[in-house]
Amino acid sequence: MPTHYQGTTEEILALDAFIKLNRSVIAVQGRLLPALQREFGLTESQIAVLEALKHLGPLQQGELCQKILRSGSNVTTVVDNLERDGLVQRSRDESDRRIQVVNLTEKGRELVDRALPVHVGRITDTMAALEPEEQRELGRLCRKLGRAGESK
Amino acid sequence: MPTHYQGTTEEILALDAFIKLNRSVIAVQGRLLPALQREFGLTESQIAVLEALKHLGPLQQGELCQKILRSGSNVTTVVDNLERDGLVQRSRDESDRRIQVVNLTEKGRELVDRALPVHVGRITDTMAALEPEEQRELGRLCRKLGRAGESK
DNA sequence: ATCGAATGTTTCGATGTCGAAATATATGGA
DNA sequence: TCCATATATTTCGACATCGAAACATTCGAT
Repeated sequence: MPTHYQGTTEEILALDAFIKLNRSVIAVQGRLLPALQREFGLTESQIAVLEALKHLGPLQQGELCQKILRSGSNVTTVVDNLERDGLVQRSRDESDRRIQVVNLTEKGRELVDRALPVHVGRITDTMAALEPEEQRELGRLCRKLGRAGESK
Repeated sequence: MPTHYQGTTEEILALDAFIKLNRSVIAVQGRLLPALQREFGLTESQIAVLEALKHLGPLQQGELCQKILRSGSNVTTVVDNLERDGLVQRSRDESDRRIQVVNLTEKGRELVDRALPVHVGRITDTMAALEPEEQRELGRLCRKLGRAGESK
């Protein structure tokens, strides 16, 4: 699994870490998402929205963008599909009619209450490949990397 | 940026690391991919294919699946678009006509030769948020995590 | 009070992504 | 030789994803 790329030592080190970072996410999600789809009919984005609503209550779509780190147009699509499936409900904010407030339906709440513990259990099992101290260190490094150039 | 999820200590630790891992990839790619698209008109999958062909020579589509970690149907789509843009060329293997061999065109080689150094430079800059020793450790942890349950 | 700028959302067109089914070809055994 | 099975790719339908443009609404300055 070498890098193949001819470059400086610095570039090879960076590229190697970058590739392993990306592959680890693909590998981990590849183990989680098919099960989530099969058992609960949910995609990654869908459970992210449902989880945010469960823990934070009704949210504006713009707030959902922040939470799930996706574009506005994407949130429109994901919420469209959740609404079609009866898991969430949109309502216009009365004091500012530009705003769509998204909330869980009873069906949505029931589903996320069932799915989330199972999903978190699988995440925990997967992450258990690393010792607790390694998980902490991975978290620290990822946080540092993600934060860098955040203000841009 | 806490987890909100109510669970065991083990679950909270795992979920926290998992979330930071995912977010770091989104953040890093969010800095790299718009520039790649703007300057060279390439997506992540497209440059992954071009890079594999540059370093490994002509490949069967099935081999490309392995290299870029995507499904067969996805590789068909990505190669379709690259072929339409004149960057790669397909040819049937004469001894086994099921196989499509994909190769760079001159235009494709010229583009990847131009784009790759710039892209790798940006990756290097981004990863420079971590010290060299931290990059090595991140690589080690991601590799360990990605490898777990690999055989399955 | 009005109008232009700002803000929140949707639409549109393109690409990526998957799994299942369909298609094309090859291979091995009867 | 012929056919069942295996392998490589494509097709299909669904969802995700983005950025730009359109749309709706609010807000501020005049």
